[in-house]
Amino acid sequence: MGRHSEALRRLGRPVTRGREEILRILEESPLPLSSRDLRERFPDPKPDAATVYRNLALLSSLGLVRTVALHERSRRYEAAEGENHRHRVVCRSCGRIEAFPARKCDLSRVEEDIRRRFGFTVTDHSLEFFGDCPECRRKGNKG
Amino acid sequence: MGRHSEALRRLGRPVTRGREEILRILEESPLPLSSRDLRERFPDPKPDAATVYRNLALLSSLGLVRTVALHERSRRYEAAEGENHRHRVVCRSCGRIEAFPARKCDLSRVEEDIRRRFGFTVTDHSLEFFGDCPECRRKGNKG
DNA sequence: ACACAGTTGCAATAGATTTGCGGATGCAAT
DNA sequence: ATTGCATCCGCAAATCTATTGCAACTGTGT
Ligand SMILES: [Mn+2]
Ligand SMILES: [Mn+2]
Ligand SMILES: [Zn+2]
Ligand SMILES: [Zn+2]
Repeated sequence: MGRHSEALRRLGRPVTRGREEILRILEESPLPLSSRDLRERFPDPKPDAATVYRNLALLSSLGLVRTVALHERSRRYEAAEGENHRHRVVCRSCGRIEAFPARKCDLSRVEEDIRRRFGFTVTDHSLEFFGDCPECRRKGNKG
Repeated sequence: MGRHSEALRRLGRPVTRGREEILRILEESPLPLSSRDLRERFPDPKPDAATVYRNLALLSSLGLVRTVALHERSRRYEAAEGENHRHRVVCRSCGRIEAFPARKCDLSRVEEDIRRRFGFTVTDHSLEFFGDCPECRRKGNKG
């Protein structure tokens, strides 16, 4: 019924509560979420962790979800709705994350270099900035 | 006696075989290595995994080693020797990694935007490209 | 309602990283 | 070279994140 069910059906996959919720929750979140974060935001009854992982894997393979690799222990996930390409900033002290849409993100020159030098066809990229957020900086750069 | 011992001593940390070897191995590797990779390249007797992790943590905190977050299960590490800023390309099918020095990597405009919008002081960034390597592309894009 | 494929919870398992602890080692001061 | 203290190391146990096997359950088309 929602856009999500549509997408799943179109891709020939059964629509289940877990999948719809994952897509809804990720879409509402301004930040990429870990599997645990995600599960916590489920309305009760919460699905098993294994189910969350399996669904994240499925949705990723269908291109509806993207994984985000920050320098953390666990992976994060975000909705891959169309053209919401983002870059991120992470605070090295407290882990605070900000994300911002990357308009006119032009790395086509670099991608062309890559094609020539390595023969790789680039389909995607991720760009993260690391530094110190204002709060941590004020507190003496060692949160 | 090597440059490595110097760096450690200067930072007031005991010089041990494990630390020197880690720095040497990482410096000789064209690719960032996982903790396991690293340990395998140690001459015998190989240190305990815990020791490798502890030393990587220490060397990171001293700024001599950087962690690299690709979309893998484990973290990778690279030598942070001065001006060897690199970008990377990863094959989504087979995991092959290429790294290349990023000359004239000018993201200062973006970093300035970040300072204005979020107040973050950016000290570093990481940029990775994902796609398909020539071999995997030839084999039908599904390694 | 029926049949089948695909999904889920649960428990077991794997793999990466961290931690406690007692015995070794690095290093600076005798 | 010896001593003393801080730090490090190996080893085993503990944590965490993520994956897998299996039997019961659900989604979807007929
Ligand atoms: Mn971009
Ligand atoms: Mn760069
Ligand atoms: Zn912060
Ligand atoms: Zn490949």
